[in-house]
Parts: sequence; C-alpha cells; structure tokens
Amino acid sequence: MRLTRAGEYGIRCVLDLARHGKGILVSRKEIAVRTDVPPHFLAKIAQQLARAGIIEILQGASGGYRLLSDPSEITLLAVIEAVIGEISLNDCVGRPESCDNSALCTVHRVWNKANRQLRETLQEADFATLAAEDACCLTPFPKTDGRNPPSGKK
Amino acid sequence: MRLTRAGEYGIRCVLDLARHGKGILVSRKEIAVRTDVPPHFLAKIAQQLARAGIIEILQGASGGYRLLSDPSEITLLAVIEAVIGEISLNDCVGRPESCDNSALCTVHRVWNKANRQLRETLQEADFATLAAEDACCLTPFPKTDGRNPPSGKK
DNA sequence: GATATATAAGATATATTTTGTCTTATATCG
DNA sequence: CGATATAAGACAAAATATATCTTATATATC
Repeated sequence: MRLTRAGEYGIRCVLDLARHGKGILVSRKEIAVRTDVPPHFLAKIAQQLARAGIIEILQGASGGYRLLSDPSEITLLAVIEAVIGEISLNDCVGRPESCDNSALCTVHRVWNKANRQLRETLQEADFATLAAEDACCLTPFPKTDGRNPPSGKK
Repeated sequence: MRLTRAGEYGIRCVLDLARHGKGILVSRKEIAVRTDVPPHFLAKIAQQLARAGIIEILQGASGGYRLLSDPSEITLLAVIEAVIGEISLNDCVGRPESCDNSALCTVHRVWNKANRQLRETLQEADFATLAAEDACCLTPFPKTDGRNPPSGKK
C-alpha cells in the first residue's frame, strides 16, 4: 500500500518541469540527472504523462519535455494516476464485481470513503504550490548555490 | 498502492471471528473454508494477529483462534497494520531520512496528510459495526439459509 | 502414556509486479 | 546527410507477494 517508484518518479519529473514553467522545454537527460531517475525509465513514464495530456514530448535533436498547462492547474492526483492508473486502495474499490455484495458491504464502504478522501487530498495539491518551496526526493535544483549538497546517495 | 491479499485475508479472518463473538473458539480450517483463504497462509496471518494481541491461538486437538477483545474495540486499522505493518503511502512518510528535506518538503506534507487521514478512517471502523451487516469478500456465513449462494468463483 | 488432531514455525517454491536496460526505429536540427 | 534526442517495445533483473510443504509441538481423548 505504497506509491510505486514509477509514481514517485512521475512526480519528480513534473515537479522539475513545473519549476521551469509551462511550455519550457527541458531535455530528458537533464531531468533524469537532476531528479535521479534512470533515463530510460523516465522515458516510459514521460510517455504516460504525455498520453494523459500533462506534458508534450518533442523528438529530434534538442528535443525534450514540456508542460502543457500551468503548474497551478496540474494536481498531484493527475500525475500519479497518469503513471500508475486510478488509485484504488482495495481491489473491491476498483472492481466491485470482485465482491459478492459490494453495495451493502460495510468493509467496502470504509474503503470507498478512504479512497475518496485520498484522491481528494491528492487533488488539492497543485504543482505551482508544490514547486514553490523546497521539495525533497530531488537532487538540488539549478538555484543551488553551494549550500544543500547532494547529500548522501552516491 | 493497494491492500495486499494478506491484509485482506486478515480482515476476513477477524470478521469471521467477530461474528462469532469475543472469546469464541473457531478452528483455522473452518475459518479458512468460510473465508476462502489458503489454510497455511491463514496460519501465518493469524500468527501476526496473535502477536499484535488481537487474537489468541490455541494449539492441540480442538484448537483454533479466538478474539481477545470485543469486536467493537477492534479497528480495521489495527488488523491491517498487524498484518502488513504500519501504513505509509510513500516511502518518505515512513522513513523521513529517505528525503533530503522532509520537514520542509511540500510533497512530503501532502503525503503526511493523506496518510493520516487514511489511518484515521480505518481506525474509525470497528468490527462490531463491520460484522453487523453483510460483508462481501466472504463466502456465506452460517446464517445462510439458501439464498446468497457461493456465487461464482470455483 | 499412546494416538489422533490441530496449530507453530520456518524453509521452500511459485507467481506477479516492479524496476531497469537494451535495441531498433523515428524525428529534428544544423 | 550526420549528429543527437526521443519512441517503442522487447527483454532482463530484482523485489515482493502468494502459496505450499515439512517437521515440530501442543492438547484432547481414550
């Protein structure tokens, strides 16, 4: 019951793009290095973000990725679900037919509530806000000026 | 980001016991058949429930499991976390040290909120309430009187 | 105490999912 | 056209989850 790495990577990618701003082209390689995501894995994730209409991918020399919307209009939920599919905390939330009796089932009802709350909370978080302050899980951003070293991993 | 089968099985097991009531001994085999959980897998899950103080395991002929508390005092959260460990939706929730900057990080803050909400919702659900009505994900209970057949799977 | 039955505990096997890489193809710039 | 960047899908590796099997131990009953 934990966000997959792919989902986490998707967030990092959009966060990096959000910091550059809507429409600004950033190369995959650059993003991969800065966010510490394997380049080819990032490519796959980017394709999903593109399919969801969150980013645009430009091929060719000097290609890369760019945000299609203003960061303030992109939610954490949208990014996560673009990568890992719609969130469903329990099987019976996403596939009611997996239960005999999901309409009445009290357990089912709790999961539905929890699932709705979770999605709401993730939907309230937009990338303008997220990008505004320091975000962890990212190697330091361009504005790095000496303090805040790569700290730790490799 | 989905409850594991083990977690689901733990819920079924406690739900079955809750329907019998606190202190009532029910054999593993009986529970396994009724909840459609592989007996040996159920054994492992039961051991975790026992370690968490939710059930008591009796060995020997005519052994089995029984609830140590009144169903009204057992929460969905307690059962789930007994089986799968403490819920943390994102790695950085459970291990703040995995982030450079978890105290300030805005993404981290969202996950913390979501995680707290989820745990609260699961904590509000007690097994007296859950067992009171029909619960899905269970083959029919003793009170079955002909309607509500095993429906479907095998 | 002997026997039958039930669970304990841990080793092992299987399946599934996730993560990461590699290769070939395609697009774009200069 | 050549250099460079991404697309797309096959493939490999790793991690995790699920399930089973075996040996040991506890308890009831005779």
